[in-house]
Order: sequence, then structure tokens, then C-alpha cells
Amino acid sequence: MIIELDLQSDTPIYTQLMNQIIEGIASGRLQPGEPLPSVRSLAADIGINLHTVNKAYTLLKQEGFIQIHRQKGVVVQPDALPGMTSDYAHRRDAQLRPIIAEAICRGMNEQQLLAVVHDLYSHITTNERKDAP
Amino acid sequence: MIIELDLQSDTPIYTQLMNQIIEGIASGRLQPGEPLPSVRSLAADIGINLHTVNKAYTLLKQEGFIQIHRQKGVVVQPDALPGMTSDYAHRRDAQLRPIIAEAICRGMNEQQLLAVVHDLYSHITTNERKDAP
Amino acid sequence: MIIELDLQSDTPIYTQLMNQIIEGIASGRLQPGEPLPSVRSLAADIGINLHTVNKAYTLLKQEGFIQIHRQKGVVVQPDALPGMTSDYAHRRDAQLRPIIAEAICRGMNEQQLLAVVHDLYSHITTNERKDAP
Amino acid sequence: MIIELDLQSDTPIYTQLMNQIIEGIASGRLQPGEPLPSVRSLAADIGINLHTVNKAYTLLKQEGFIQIHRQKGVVVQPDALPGMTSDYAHRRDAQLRPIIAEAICRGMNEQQLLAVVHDLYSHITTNERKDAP
DNA sequence: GTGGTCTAGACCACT
DNA sequence: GTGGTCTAGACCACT
Repeated sequence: MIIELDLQSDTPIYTQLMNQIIEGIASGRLQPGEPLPSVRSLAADIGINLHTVNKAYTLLKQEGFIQIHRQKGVVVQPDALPGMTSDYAHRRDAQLRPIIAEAICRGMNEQQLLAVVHDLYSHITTNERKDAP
Repeated sequence: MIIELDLQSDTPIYTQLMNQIIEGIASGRLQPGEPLPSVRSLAADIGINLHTVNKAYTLLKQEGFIQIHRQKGVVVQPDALPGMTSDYAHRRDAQLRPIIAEAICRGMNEQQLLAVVHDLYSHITTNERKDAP
Repeated sequence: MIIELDLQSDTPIYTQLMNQIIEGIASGRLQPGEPLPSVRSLAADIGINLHTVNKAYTLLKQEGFIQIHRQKGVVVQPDALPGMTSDYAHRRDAQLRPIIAEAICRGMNEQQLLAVVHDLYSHITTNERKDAP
Repeated sequence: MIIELDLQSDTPIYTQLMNQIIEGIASGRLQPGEPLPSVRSLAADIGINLHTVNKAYTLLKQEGFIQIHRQKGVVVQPDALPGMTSDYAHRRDAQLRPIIAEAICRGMNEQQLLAVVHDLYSHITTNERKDAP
């Protein structure tokens, strides 16, 4: 899987890395049980600090998206993925809320906003590369 | 308008403040041309530092949501609000993308996700208090 | 003479007022010896504070662009205008310098910059309204 | 690069700092991709507060003259510099206009004014020290 | 070590 | 009284 980072972004690198892996899982490009590169090799591949990869992996493990085995290495969660806890629902709404509010201010009506969400949803699930649409 | 901040949150206070004001505008609770409290009085009201309010106001001004008149104070943008630039569209998509990806991982299908967006959209535009839903 | 102020600009109103009057003189729309409105009437006309007009007039007088007579009121300097002191030359260069530096950074070559200055010079001296070009 | 500030000037320190850096880029003394001192070290070097440097850097970043990498520090924009947007052209003209008007009032003809601009342009691009001319 | 955020407190320009 | 600027000092996230 190709990881694309923007080192100038003000989104922390470990967050970008987490997002890329989560999107990989969402799209099916990363299958349950599929091995991920080791902390060391991934850090070397994309030219970032070991600690940064480690932080991303640790958080992904905490949230249940991956498993880290001392010997076998890192794999995409082979069992049930996290699911829709109410904690998650609150966090999701808190993230969406300001985005939707800004969209309204900028003149998007509900149809337009739903269309954008639909497009992104389709785009992710149809397994295309990030830069495709 | 009631401002609700979570000082424990890892979202910076000035960002929360910006979001609250943007949502106020989106909901119609803040009308174009309506005066906002001065930097000092708002800071005193919500018990934070004047500079933090100033930063939020300055950024909102830069993005075109409010106007700052040197001595008259601050008002909600009375002229055209920012609008849908392509810069904005990219930023919006970049914000939505990881949220949607995580929703997919957690088993939300498209209908459920659109329903969540619909609810939040309606909720904001029907001018309810934040804690209502 | 029509005064155009931008109350939202971060240029102080008194400075804008000074600039408008200086440009009026430069263009010939304001002739030497020509009377200017009183502080009171100008403030009323353009809807700003007395003190603001007063400050602009006082500074213009200090710099020699106008005369203020207790009885006769305010007139455009009927005698020699300020002239090119070395103080002025330094101030002018200090003002131009950062503008030129930014123009260079943004890719303007010398011809383009000189053309812009030429256009503005012609524009002012041909006595057109501000929004003409 | 040597930074020269006038703490007595009524031009804010952060503006002077921005101007010096922009002129450094214009002159070629600061090359694309070249690192700039950290907020803290520059503040210490020139004896001003860290926040003042931070403000200058943040604004330069917003205008696209520099990049700020979270931990690696600050570099001169290695990619394309801002360029000539119409926003910029308007701002530039608005800055030049009162300067030109005053020059006219003080008796400069167009040749003289163009000569001054030419001299400053050459002076900046020939990479001389500020106090040279 | 780097920038980001926040506080507390001060003085100033503008109106 | 308003926002703008500056200082001093602190803690934090990130790498």
C-alpha cells in the first residue's frame, strides 16, 4: 500500500499515517489479517522517525484497527473491527459538526453536502487510489 | 449567544470558539451585521485570556466570517460570506475523508452515514441549542 | 471633492483622509488656495468623528499641504508645497522598498513594475476618478 | 542574514521583520529551501520576544513566503513563490497610490519617480547590504 | 529542540 | 472603550 504524507501539513504525521491505514482498511485494500510493514521498515520506507510510526501503530492498536504481535509483527485486525460504540458516535458527531456548520455558512444546501459525502463514500469503497476522482 | 467550551479538550480553545461562532452563523442565531462581544468582554465572560479570543476573531476575520472595526468592535460579516472556493472544497474533503473512512471501518453503511449528516444538518439549521439532539 | 473611505480597512481613517486630500492636490482637483470643508462639516458629511478629521487636518498642516486659519477656515496650501527634503526622500524610499521587494518575490520584473508606477502616475495626474482605470 | 530593526519606528516589529525577510528573498540572499533561524534563536539574537518573531513567521507562512515544519523548523519557500494574484495587484496599487500622490505634490515628475523605483529595484536585486546606496 | 497554545499584564493608536 | 502590539513566562505535542 502506498502511503502519502504531507510533511508540511499541520496535521501531525502520526495522524496522517493512521488515517491512511484506516482508509486502506475501509477501502478493502488492506484485508483483515493482512500483515503491515514493521515499524522499522515503514519508517525507513517513508523516511520518518521510528517513534512516529510507533505512535501511529500503538494508537491504531488501542482503537482496535490492528494487532501487534511481538513475533509475527503487525497485522490488520483479523477479528471484529471496533464497531459503533456511543463514544465513537459522539466523537464522530463532534468532528462532523463544525465541518457541516462551515459548509452551511459557505452556502451549501443539504443536497450538495450529502452529494459530497456520497461521492467520498463511494470513492473510498470502490478502492481507487487517493488522487483518482 | 451562549458559548460552550471544553477546556479539557485537545481542540484548542480558539478553535472551539471559532467553531461555535461559525455554527452560530450557520444556524441563524448570529445574523449578518450583528455585533459580537468585544475581545475583552468575551474573554472575561468565558473566563479565558484576551489573546485567545483575539486569535479566534483574527482567524475568523481572515476567513471572512466576521469584520473587525478598529474602534467599533466586531460584527458578523454583513456582506457576502466566504463562499465555495476550490481551496475550501479541498480542505472540506480532506477533513471529511478520514471521518468517512473510520465510519466505514466501524460498519456504517452509506445510508446510515447520510442519515447522520442529515440529522446534524437539520439540527444546526433548525436553530436548536447545542445539547438538544 | 468626493472622499472615499473604507471603514473596514486597517489603514486608520485619518490616514485615508490625508491620502485622499493629498491625491486630490496631486491630481489638480484641489487647487492651491482652494477652501476645504470645515472640520465639523466634513466630519458630518462622511459620518466620522470630529477628532478624526481634526487629526488629519492637523497633520496635513504640519506637513505643509494645507493652511488652517482661525477665521477663514481651511485652504489648500496657496504658497509653495512641501518639496523634496532629504527627510522626505528617506521616508519615501523606506515606504517603497518593501513594496518593491514583494513585487520582485512575486515575479515582477523591472519593466512590469515601472509600468505599474507609470500607470498610477498618469492615472492620478490625468485627474480621473479613483475607480476609473 | 543580518536583520536590522528600528525599535523606535512606528512600523510594528513583526512587520519590519517580515519586510527584511521578504527583501532577503527578493535579493537572493535567502535562497529557496534555505533554513531560517528558529523562532527562539532569532528572538534571542535580535533581542525581541519569541511571540513577535512567531507572528512574523506565521504571516509569512500564510502569504506563502516560507514554510514552517513542525519540528524541523522554518525554511524559505522551496516551491513556487506566491505569484501575482489580482488580490496582490490591488493591494500593491493601494500601497503605491498614496506614495506616488505625495511624490507628485512634492514636485517629482514621472522620470524622477521612475528613476527612484529603478534605483531601489536594482539595489535590492544586486544583493547589496541595506545601507549601501 | 521545535513550533503551538495559553496566560497575565502592559502600553499604545484610534475614535 | 476598542483592537493592536509587545513582553515574560509556562506547558505541551511532535519528532
